[in-house]
Amino acid sequence: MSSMKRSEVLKIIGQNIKRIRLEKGFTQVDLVGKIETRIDTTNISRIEKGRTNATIHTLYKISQALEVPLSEICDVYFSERV
Amino acid sequence: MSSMKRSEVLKIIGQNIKRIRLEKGFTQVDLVGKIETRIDTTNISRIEKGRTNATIHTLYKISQALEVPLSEICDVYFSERV
DNA sequence: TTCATATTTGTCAAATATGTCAAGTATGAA
DNA sequence: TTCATACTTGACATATTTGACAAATATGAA
Repeated sequence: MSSMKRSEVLKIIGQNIKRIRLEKGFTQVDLVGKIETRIDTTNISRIEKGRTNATIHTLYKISQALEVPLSEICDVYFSERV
Repeated sequence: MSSMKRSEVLKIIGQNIKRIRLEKGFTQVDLVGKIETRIDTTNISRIEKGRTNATIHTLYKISQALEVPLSEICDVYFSERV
């Protein structure tokens, strides 16, 4: 199990979120609307682009809006073994 | 899929880390020694106790030291359905 | 008890995540 | 083309994580 750089981890997390979001047919605005506590498209965009090292609670809120387990967003296991 | 409070999410993440760490027979000091980039027992303790909302990269580093997938640490799915 | 090890907690400074707003870019429809 | 929608990016202020260190608190062994 080799370690990835921070930027690689963030990029994969972001790709996971964007992929799931598009699969479900949601826009970023849709997500914001589904999340109880505050979050906005600026932050979602930054996370999807891997520009920010999100906190686990922010990712949890996104996972709730996407209706998937948090662990699915955090799946970087196989990617890191490539 | 009901939402959990921030404090609940953090608590479960912390419990996951501590449980895996003890299962593997590691001390917090062991973890620090296994992580390439800097981290210390102060932060690990705070995360295990659910006192801090860790960033995903910090959790990734911990998962590497624990030799488990990041998604295993982030497994709050079943917990939240209780 | 003493001693060693492990963990927790407090404080501090530095770095950075987040929310907000504005502006810019991209895409497609009419 | 214009227009609407969606996304990105920059700047800023605020809040919080993180790393560092010290001190306090377990915990168990001898």
